[in-house]
Amino acid sequence: MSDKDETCENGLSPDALRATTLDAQICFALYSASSRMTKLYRPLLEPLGLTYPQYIAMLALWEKAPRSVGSLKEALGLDFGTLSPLLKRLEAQGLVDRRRDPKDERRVIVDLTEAGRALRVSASKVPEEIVCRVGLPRETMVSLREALRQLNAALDENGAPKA
Amino acid sequence: MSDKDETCENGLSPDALRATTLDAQICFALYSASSRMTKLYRPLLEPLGLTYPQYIAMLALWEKAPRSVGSLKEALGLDFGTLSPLLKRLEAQGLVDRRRDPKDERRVIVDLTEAGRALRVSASKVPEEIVCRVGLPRETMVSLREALRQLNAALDENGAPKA
DNA sequence: TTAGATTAAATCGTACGCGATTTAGATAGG
DNA sequence: CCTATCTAAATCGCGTACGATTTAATCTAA
Repeated sequence: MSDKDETCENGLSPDALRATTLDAQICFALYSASSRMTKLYRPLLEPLGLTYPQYIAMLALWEKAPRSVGSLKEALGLDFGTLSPLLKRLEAQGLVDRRRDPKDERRVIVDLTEAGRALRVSASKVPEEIVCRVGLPRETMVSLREALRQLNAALDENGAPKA
Repeated sequence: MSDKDETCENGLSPDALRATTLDAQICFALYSASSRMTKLYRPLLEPLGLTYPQYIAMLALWEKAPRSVGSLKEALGLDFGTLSPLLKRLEAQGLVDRRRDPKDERRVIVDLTEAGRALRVSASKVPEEIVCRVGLPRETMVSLREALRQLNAALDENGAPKA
């Protein structure tokens, strides 16, 4: 545990006390913004037959395939308990296939099918449409990204190890 | 549809094209940060017998009770389909009670029980502990809140109406 | 007033999301 | 070897999440 933990136990500074509400605001704003962004994706992803988690799994696979389920778990921060059925659905849709790694039979290797690779073309129109629908100026987007990057980095280091 | 929609249909500016990756980064960072924050709350809320969505429902009730299910729906941005069973679980735990509004029998009024009000005391320690565990300096938290506020405002106005 | 529309909430079906357990394959130490 | 441990993934149970449908109550206009 870092030295920051020490200042937690005892008396809160006025700043920390004021931060109490701040925290609630941030956490709820985060929770709210995240689920609303997911809702914004829904109508764009539905024609592709994908949910948002399935979409980010496909993004990871378009980036690099074949790859193991564990590698997707690390990349997406999702549990095996979430990924296993999700990948099974993608397989049922004919977008990926799954097979045991002959080198290590514990591993499962996920790869894109021809249909999975083909889907990338229609999916490529999604992000620009999202940026457009959000309608925020570029500087705002950049500073949001920066703030989120710092938060995720802090979560890496402190409380929330890995995924 | 606002006038911003027009600029979407036709040619993308270089900025918009560059924003494509930015969007993916922001959406995933948002998604990731939100679920990791929820994980950060989990060990603190477990002793209280609450999940994170149950916790924000209690926060809303500590703020104002009694109130209708619809009022919670608006405040939390959650669906009736999510809230109904969630509130039923809070009722089963003896933290709230639910009854029909005599003035309008369609409405259901949720109110805190004595146990529900009492829980506020132990819950009050949670936010400061979260701020501590995240370990970000106050200015970073403030700019994050500001960026999220702008995003949520944009989602109110554009794509994501209400909840 | 009464049929039709609107509204509040519940219910249903499907898909996450994750902790805990299980299964099966790899690895290490004796 | 052979057992103990570790690891990758699947499975299970419970609790969100939400679109779609249903139910019941209110409102509205002819």
